[in-house]
Amino acid sequence: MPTHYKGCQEAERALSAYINLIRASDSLVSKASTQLEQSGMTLGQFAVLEALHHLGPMCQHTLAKKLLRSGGNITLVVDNLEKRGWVRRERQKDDRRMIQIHLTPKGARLIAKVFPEHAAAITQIMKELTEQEQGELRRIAGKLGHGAENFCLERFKKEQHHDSDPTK
Amino acid sequence: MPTHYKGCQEAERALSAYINLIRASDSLVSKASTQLEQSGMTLGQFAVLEALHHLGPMCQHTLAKKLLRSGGNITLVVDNLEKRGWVRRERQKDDRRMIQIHLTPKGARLIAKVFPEHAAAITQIMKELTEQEQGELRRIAGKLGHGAENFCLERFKKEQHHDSDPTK
DNA sequence: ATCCAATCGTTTGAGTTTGAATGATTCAAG
DNA sequence: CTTGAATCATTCAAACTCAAACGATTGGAT
Repeated sequence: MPTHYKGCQEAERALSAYINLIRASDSLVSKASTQLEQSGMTLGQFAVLEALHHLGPMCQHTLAKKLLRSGGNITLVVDNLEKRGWVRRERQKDDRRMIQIHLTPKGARLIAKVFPEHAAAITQIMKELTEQEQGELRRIAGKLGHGAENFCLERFKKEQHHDSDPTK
Repeated sequence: MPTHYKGCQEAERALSAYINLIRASDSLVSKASTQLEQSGMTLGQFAVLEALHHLGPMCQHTLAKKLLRSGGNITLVVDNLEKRGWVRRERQKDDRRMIQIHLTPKGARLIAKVFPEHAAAITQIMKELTEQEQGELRRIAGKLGHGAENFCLERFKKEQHHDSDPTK
């Protein structure tokens, strides 16, 4: 009965994939953070600005869900973005529990400039993989991140494909 | 000249893969941490114990390189492991700059128990993917993490395949 | 109308991580 | 032997993150 041997192979395959996945992710996050530093911006700050840029104003709770961060974390990141004058808080009138986060004109200009640069950097890094590999990685990692939708990209695609006056 | 359109497709593919990779990694790390909690152990602590378990005693600098963490971080993690009596520091005689980290018997028993449990949990989680997908993920993520070797697994394989007296 | 549970944002405390500064030790060049 | 560069561990401050506790607000049930 070769169950033990099979179990070994199975664990070995799973653990190798697991470890390589995490190391690749760490490596990419590190590179992405470094790249963003020169814009004077944190990865977390970038994520918030990018979500607002591509999806429009939204409340902090929505941001937390979309970015898979805790509520307390979003509060802090938005605090810092507000101090720098890149976003503003606006209490909703119909439900005063919520606070809509809006890009300021300054913040909008910034993310409009930084996003393409960052996207280009990521694209460049991913050139280590072939087109097919990128597609496979997207599919397989998507399966693992399961519920995780493409959040920021839905809009990005549209925006790019008919390139496209930004006035609504 | 369709370069612009091609550029869009290219960026879209790269960014999708990038985002899904990071989300999958976050999701897995989160699950792994939760699973380890019940052993009263941090993911960082587990990583150190596991490295010592499979690779033998080593100095902190080596640990830092293998685990892709800063030296200061390793100092802290080893401090905590030492407080719990799972490892001990031993100054090297030939080069007194280095400090070898050894598992204590207590620590060795612990990791010998926890590692298989953790490996089984990871294996279970990875069952969301087929064998082929796990293999592909391993290969592709390995390409991205580039220099990142399999560190902990080299020994693990041997140990499992001839199951195996641990003496020498 | 009033109470209760749910939702949302904030605050706080603890843990992790990094990078820079520091001190000890080693090694090689003079 | 002495000097100076390099290596290793430790310490410290700063930043990020989460979970839990809290206060404010809302909406539904009685």
